[in-house]
Amino acid sequence: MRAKLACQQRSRDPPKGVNLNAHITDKLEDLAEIYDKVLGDPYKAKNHNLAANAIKDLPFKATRIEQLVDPPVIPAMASKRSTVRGKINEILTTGRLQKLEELKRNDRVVAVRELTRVWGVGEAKARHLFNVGIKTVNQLRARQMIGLKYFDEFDQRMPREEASAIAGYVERAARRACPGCVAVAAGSYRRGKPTCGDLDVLISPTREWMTAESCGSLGDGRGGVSTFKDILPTVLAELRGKGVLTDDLSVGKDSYMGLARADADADGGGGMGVVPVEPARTHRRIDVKVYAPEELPFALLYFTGSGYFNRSMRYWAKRRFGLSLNDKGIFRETSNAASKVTDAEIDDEADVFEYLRLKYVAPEDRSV
DNA sequence: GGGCAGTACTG
DNA sequence: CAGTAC
DNA sequence: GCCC
Repeated sequence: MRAKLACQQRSRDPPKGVNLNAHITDKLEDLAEIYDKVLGDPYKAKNHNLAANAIKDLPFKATRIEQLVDPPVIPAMASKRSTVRGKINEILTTGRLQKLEELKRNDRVVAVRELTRVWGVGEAKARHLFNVGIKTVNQLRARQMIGLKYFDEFDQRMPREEASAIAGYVERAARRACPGCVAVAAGSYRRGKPTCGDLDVLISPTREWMTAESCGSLGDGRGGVSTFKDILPTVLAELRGKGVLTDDLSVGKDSYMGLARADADADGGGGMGVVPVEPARTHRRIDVKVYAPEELPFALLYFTGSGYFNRSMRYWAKRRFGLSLNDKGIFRETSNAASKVTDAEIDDEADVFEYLRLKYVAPEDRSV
């Protein structure tokens, strides 16, 4: 009964001829690859490949589905309900495969497919890369080169004065883009640490600005951008122009990660006299994020940390109230934006503590 | 509806 | 343990 | 996606 086992067969005689049916098999293989590497369905992929491989070996060019089913190239093809057979039929009759074309039009599919070609990058990692804005191998390469280029600089912490200087640039750019907005440095800086590993700057317009934004120009009519989504790009453009931002790691709709350097003319502290020595400051990791005013208290809490402090607070919220806390608000269900809790008036961090029946803890005391 | 090969390495 | 490669 |  082992006679039919593939491991008991000799490979076919014509070891391999030319594939006369590339018009069919190319599409099937493309689809299989997408099923496997993008959609996480290796068995579906396997079956498409099975059909493709069988068809490749045919000694003639197929033009009608009958040629493939009367003695079926693979057993499944004998069935009228075989979906692979349906797909092949579509290719034969229309010359196209809609399902495939549709998938190939999808951004995520294209990106994940390209990224998984890198050794060590599988479906999960590729999906993650896509989620952080890395869609091509070149973007991945660029990021890694930045990681290596600044390897030594990245594990130096910056004095808080330097963090303050960089944050000052961001704040001035933000104020120009969005008059009246707040721009605060969170993270360990806000916790009052003497040195910081990186810098998180949160930008948030005022409620007034949010309602006035649709009017296009406000106040004196200069400066200011027209809509919320223009804030981040405008701020980034100015910071790049000033040479404050030197490299981008990821640039999203309202979240930026990159490298910043306090301006060279601010002098590295060499003192007076000679010292024309290149004062170029160390490159620092910086994140800039834009939040709507009602989200700011949550974002501040989240990005001020510490990580441990956050986890303990979220743990309490969940255990005591069954609530989920993130950088945008309090939710009844994790990762369900629609379940946002709106009954409380949360204007600042203290309100969040109060809502959760916790005593307020000042930023300087959150380095637990 | 569950199985579809099994193992080794990495972090 | 999840993810990846083979 | 196919097979039991």
